[in-house]
Amino acid sequence: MCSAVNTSLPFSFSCEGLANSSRLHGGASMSTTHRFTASGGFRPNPTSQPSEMDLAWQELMAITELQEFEVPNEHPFSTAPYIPMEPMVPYGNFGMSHPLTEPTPPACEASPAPAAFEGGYSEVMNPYQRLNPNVEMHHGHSGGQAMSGLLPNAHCLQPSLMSLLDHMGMTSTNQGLGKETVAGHLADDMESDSGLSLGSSPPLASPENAAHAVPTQYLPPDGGLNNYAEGPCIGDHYRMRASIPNSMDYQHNFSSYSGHSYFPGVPNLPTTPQLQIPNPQSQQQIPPMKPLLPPTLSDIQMNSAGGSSFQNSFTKSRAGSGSSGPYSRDERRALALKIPFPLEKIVNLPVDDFNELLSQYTLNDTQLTLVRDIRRRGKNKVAAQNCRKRKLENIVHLESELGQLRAQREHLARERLEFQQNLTILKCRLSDLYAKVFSQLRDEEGHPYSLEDYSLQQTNDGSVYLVPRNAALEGE
DNA sequence: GAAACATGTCATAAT
DNA sequence: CGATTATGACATGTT
Repeated sequence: MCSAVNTSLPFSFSCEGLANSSRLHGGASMSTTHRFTASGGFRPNPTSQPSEMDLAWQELMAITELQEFEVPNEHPFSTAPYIPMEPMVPYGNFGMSHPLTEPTPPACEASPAPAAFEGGYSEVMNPYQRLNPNVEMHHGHSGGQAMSGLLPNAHCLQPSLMSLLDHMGMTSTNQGLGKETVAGHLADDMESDSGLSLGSSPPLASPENAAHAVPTQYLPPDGGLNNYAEGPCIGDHYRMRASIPNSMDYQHNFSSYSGHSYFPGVPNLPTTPQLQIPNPQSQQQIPPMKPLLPPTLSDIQMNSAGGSSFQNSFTKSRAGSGSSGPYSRDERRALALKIPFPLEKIVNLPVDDFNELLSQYTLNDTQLTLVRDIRRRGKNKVAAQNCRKRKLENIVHLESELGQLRAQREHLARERLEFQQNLTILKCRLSDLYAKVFSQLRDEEGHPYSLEDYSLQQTNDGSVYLVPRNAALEGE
């Protein structure tokens, strides 16, 4: 990079920063011998303001250190994952930790530096373009004027270089946490639907017809189930209430039929909207744990308005949604077949207890088939309810996540803009400081270096050289 | 009457 | 292997 340098002696600025890796070397082209000595061959003009120079140099060194941050990542915004895990330091935190004693010049426009950095910061024109982080960006080109023109408000901010460095260090750290993918995904707004199926299809034979069919229609396809032993275990009829599996969070096991149950002993759950529906059986008050035998469907039918009028009443009183009225299809079927135990038990009892319950009664094949179908449908109904509830909750959760991701994206965008602004300020400041340092340089004969003839270049180790422009061009 | 919605049911796969 | 559960698809009723 500094091929044009044939002489490099560290300056002896009384600057602590100089003791570090950054050293400023007087440099000359191959053909030009500008040898600078540490003792004074190349030192600030003693007639100038030394303290100002020192401070300027301090800031310059700080910025040259900053360049090391930029080197590894040529595309700090386009490729680096960018996850801020904590709020970015506000702008105001960039206050001068090393206040300049200099009369703060208009940071860019007053600087003579542009001649030494011509073209250096053209990439800043578009903050989303490649921000050339290489050291070369500071050398041999002029960017100060462009900078000041591009960023008219940049000079209004005088960030502390050190704090800014800290800040950028933090930001740099935050860049590596893999959020780029999130941002990429955020480009898509995740507008997918719920997946709920509301489609229709050609009508199929409705099983509802079976409800009004004669019991013989329930002949089991397997020719009928086996005989169950007729040993009534009355005491077991209600014992399963406490042992019914309740593994499903959304499950309201007893709501399916309890709200409009044949059996008022079943507690009506408040979640059942059908509670408000007139229930012809609601007047029955049977202690849930008392009866030797649960009221049978036949009993219900006997206690109801009775017979066909009873069925007519409930078939027309299904004011609720769907088939969740006072009497469901299966309830009517069970009623028609005189199933001697409640549907709640049919559905909710564990299989062993269910079989035991069946064993207590002598049921024909039609009844057995219906009971098993009722059990299957009842369980599936609960499963469907749970499934739908889960689906809705997933939708809610995903929407919530989407909102959080959008908020995060906005936050990242703000931080990115802030970072770019800070970077721009830094570059502007760097340009200014370079110009200030450059203006102080004198050769061995005490002559100032012409900004038109020399530029500053820095090596990877932080050393800064004066490089003749023609040599710099040749180096490229 | 159409659309949206809710619920039950079936078929099927998974557990 | 049967019972249970999960879920998509469909049917049906309600708003």
